[in-house]
Amino acid sequence: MAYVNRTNAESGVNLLALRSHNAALVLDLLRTAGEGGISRLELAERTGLTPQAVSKITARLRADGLVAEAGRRASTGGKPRTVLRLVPEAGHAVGLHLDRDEMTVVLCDLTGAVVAERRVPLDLGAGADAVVESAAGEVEALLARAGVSVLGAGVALPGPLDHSRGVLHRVTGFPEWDGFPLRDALAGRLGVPVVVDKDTNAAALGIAVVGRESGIGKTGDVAPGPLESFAYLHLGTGLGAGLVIGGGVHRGARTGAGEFGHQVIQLDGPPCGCGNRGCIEALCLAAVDRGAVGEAARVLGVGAANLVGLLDIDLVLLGGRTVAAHEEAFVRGVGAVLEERARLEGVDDGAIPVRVAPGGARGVAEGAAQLLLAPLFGRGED
Amino acid sequence: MAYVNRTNAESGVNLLALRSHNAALVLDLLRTAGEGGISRLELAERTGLTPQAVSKITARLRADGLVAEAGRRASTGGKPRTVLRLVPEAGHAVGLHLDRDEMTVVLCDLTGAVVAERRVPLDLGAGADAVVESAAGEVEALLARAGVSVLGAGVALPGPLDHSRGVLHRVTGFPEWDGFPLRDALAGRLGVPVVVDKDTNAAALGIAVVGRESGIGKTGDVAPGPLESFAYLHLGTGLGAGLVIGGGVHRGARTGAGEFGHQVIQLDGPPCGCGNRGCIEALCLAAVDRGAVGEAARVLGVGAANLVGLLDIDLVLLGGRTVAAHEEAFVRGVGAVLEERARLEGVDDGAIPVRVAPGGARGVAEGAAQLLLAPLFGRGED
DNA sequence: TGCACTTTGGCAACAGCGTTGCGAAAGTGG
DNA sequence: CCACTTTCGCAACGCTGTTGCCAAAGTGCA
Repeated sequence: MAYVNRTNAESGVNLLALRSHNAALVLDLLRTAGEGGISRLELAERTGLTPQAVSKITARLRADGLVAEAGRRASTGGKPRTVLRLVPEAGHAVGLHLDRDEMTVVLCDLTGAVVAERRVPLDLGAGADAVVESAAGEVEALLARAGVSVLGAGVALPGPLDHSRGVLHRVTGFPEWDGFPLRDALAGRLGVPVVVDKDTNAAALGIAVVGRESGIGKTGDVAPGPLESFAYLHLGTGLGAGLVIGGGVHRGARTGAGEFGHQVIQLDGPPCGCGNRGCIEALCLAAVDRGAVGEAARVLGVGAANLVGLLDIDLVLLGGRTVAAHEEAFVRGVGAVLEERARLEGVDDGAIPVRVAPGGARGVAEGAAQLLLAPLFGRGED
Repeated sequence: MAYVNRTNAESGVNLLALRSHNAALVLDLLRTAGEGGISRLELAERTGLTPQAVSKITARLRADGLVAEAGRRASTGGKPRTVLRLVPEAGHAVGLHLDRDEMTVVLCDLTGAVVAERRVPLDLGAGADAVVESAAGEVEALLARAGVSVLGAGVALPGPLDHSRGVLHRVTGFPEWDGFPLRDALAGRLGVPVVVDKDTNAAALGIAVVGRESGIGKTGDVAPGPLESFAYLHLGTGLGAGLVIGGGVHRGARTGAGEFGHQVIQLDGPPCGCGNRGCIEALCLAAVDRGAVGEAARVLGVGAANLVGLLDIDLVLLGGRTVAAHEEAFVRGVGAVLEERARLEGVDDGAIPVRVAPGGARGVAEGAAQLLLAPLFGRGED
């Protein structure tokens, strides 16, 4: 269903926008329910709409082929509830992860599940045009084999960029990318809408939407379903963060939020590649280099504790190759710092949990696909 | 106009909610326009609604006494536009600032302007019941003199608390306040709705809504009107922050966001009263104590730069007694750090501006009143 | 087997939202 | 004085979610 465009300050809601919003909300609940499905009455309870309104909305969605009936629940003494389910094949999106040395392309269905995948070596230094051509070729090959058309393609890559305009600022170590209008270049080449974002934001979005993690509600209860707020900290060749606040990725005024690696946590500390001193990234990677993983985890933990204290989020997730190589040490070390901080502040409900991010190596590409899928479920740029 | 309550996950929008939203949006534009007013056609352009819809909405608002016609614009060749204006006297709210040694009570009209004020000494250590009684007495005296009824009272005070439940966690140095249900106690005593928040959040809300500051748009242009995103850093007897993201105060999952003073920026640094080491608050206040204001400003600047990098906000505002005593030194020192950081990161549009927060000593109380006024304009807990 | 009861969910009528078509009102300019 | 422009309200309309009602589809007891 077409989502209503929102220009600058136009936030008046007419009936069309209202319908889109409610339809997206219902679709989101259907998606979250997964294969188990959800009944009309449950949808009514969760949305606050009347059962009759839900019946009308789901009738439209069924007519559009996005939703189907799928069996019935057990009776509770009357007519059993009819279970509704999202039709996964009703839409697809491409997720493209351009890493420094590798390209991952995935094709995801409406539920976000990967239905096709391809991974090939990549040299980001080969130049923008060559990489765009190569990526477009891979995408087209994947689509041809799958035999489907797509809503569009999401692209995730390292380094600061302008999400709203789809223009790269720079890719560290590859100056030839400075200012490259990747979105328009790829959209022109593929002929479908393209959305560009940082790799950390894509990974965070994927986790926020698909949420293989258990959510933690406001009351402190562990609840299933999507996560409301968390930080995804990615430690690989560099250190960055994706922030999810209120169920959506926080990108900030100039879409540059998440500069976590260059948070200064040691005044006049050792110099960092960025020209500053005492950045978390420099301290953390130096500790890893000299084999002091515990110290690296402590440094990362101090940064995480700063972030948690500042934003009051629910959860910290760790990812990236360096974390993957020492999962237990990092989770334990970061967790210890958060527990100590919570103890000092006398927080009643205990420390914020720390876990390894789900998704693994494919998580960024899956999240990139969500850049196009998420808006269908009302999880776009609200 | 009654704003629709939102329970946990019920975010379905029905026609009543739609009407409330659009009415609040129009009211917000009228408030922002101030004494100059705004015409129906301008409202239509700004909201994206049709002129006829705006006419119907404003007709309802006029019937409710919230809006009035106020002259006409110059003609541009046809019938001149009728100017509409918010009626300030159509509603009032109380703002109560409980500081460690002083209580400030203000009565604000719909536009947020202070129409009555009272300031008296206060001893927070006198105990919760005595303070509530004293505060309620001051509020009642103010209301009796002004001869108006109010929408409710907003209360701002230092220290961490639970905004959603209106319960204090603790007030540093006054353990007898631990866990005190201030909202319910005061609401029961006054007989009007009460909302409780941290002093820094209240100050930030006041600035965000009334915005005597010039806003800075996404394009980098300086634009009038409310601010989209900024951090209010308050340096007094302690150090705290109020964060405004997307036009609203960010409180976080447990309404504890803004713990800025205890961000660690010096690993294994000097001990802080909180039990940790290297907190900004400890470093900054120690520097002030030994007369090194420049160093204090640099420390504050490093914290501010961390915050700006993490959240990508538009503006940093400084407030509090310590800042007020050395305004120029702090603005210059913090600004220098931000400029250096922006230069290192190669940000095109230059550094984030740093300014002294408007509002002065009364700012917190005014912001507290906005805890009740802002929801009328759609600036509540969206 | 039959009947009372419970629960689900669609049909139809309805109130209320913003939209569209149109005309009155209120200016400017020749 | 009249043609023209622009604003803005009235009336009809399409569409939203809501309400009242009833058929459908089960359970459970006699």
